[in-house]
Amino acid sequence: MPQRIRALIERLAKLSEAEDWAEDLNPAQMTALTYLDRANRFSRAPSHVAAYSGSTRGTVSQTLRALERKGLVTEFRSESDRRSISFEVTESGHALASAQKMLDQVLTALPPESAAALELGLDTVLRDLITARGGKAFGICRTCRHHLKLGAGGYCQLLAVNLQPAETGQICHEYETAG
Amino acid sequence: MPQRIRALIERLAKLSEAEDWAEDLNPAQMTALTYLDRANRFSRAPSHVAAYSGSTRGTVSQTLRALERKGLVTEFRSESDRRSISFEVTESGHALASAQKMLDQVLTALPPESAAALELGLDTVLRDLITARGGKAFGICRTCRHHLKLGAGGYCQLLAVNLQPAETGQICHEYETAG
DNA sequence: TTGCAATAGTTTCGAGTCGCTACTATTCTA
DNA sequence: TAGAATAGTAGCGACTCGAAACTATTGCAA
Repeated sequence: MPQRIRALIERLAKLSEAEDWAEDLNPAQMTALTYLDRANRFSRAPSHVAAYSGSTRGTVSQTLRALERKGLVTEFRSESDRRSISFEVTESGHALASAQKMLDQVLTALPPESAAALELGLDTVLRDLITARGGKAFGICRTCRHHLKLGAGGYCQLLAVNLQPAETGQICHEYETAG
Repeated sequence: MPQRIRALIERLAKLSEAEDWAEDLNPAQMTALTYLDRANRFSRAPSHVAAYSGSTRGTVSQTLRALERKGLVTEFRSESDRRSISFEVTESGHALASAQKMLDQVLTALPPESAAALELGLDTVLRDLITARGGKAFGICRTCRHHLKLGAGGYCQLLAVNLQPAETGQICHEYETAG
């Protein structure tokens, strides 16, 4: 049973990634782009992309350069730490990242409760797997243990910054489960 | 919501495939090996592996040669059609194919009803996606429209052959949904 | 303060993958 | 029986990925 589920996951992923080529992006580039599109401003450095995608800084460096060449992301060097770089997704990058794929259509056609169950199940499995391997989880800001609700927006106790409402729904590399 | 589910699937697959390297196999080789390990005797040709894994015959040819070099599969040329080749998984190949991965452990730890829901959901999504793309589904023999129950084993109306009990639980490349 | 370690990112290189095209061999078909 | 179709292989070229070495910057500790 678990092996069948694993086979299903791997096959689905492969089929889904096969579509990336249609956009002139390889799967690694598409993963980086969609990640950057959903990550908050503290989580858009090459090393964060590397940690998220389970790759290395060197490889990600090439991937991001390709995305920049194609005008999908823009590089911003930090003022405070001149070693670090943050990437912004451009308008055309955002359009590509949020383009609907065939898998999305199929998922949308699913009964809502099935889709919800699927998402919950997969999310649980992913977090368990990451915990077992000792990696970073990369969760949604507002569900993090360091998050405080503050009016419409929020406050991060770890980074000691105020958060815009929209930011609290983005991915953060510092995420830790509330439990 | 669908995009999040897709991201979960792709991330899980990548994490899972990262483990393949530990066995000295790349993901493509592992996919081919586990497929061959679960496929019935009519479904173990290079072209079947190619269709299953969404690759090409040429690429799969290389993959299978690598598996044979490592002693995980053995080649058998057909008597009836001298163009075709069928691959058998060796004992060590079977051991590798059925080795438990971390993802399997995590899945096993899941409440049974959650696991069942997950499998059902993923299976539905995969079949829908394959249908939308016009590919072959590759399902379990005994649930196929051409399958007839016959005593302990079965009978395939398409290939006109009797089936051993164990065979009816294997993957067939001729599979078609009963509905 | 100064020097060493740690961190962020890049570059280069080599092994390996993948798909495409062209090819052989065999079987089907009209 | 000739030509089309099918099964598989070979070789090439583009590309990917990760490892190791490198630069630049920052943190830390004596």
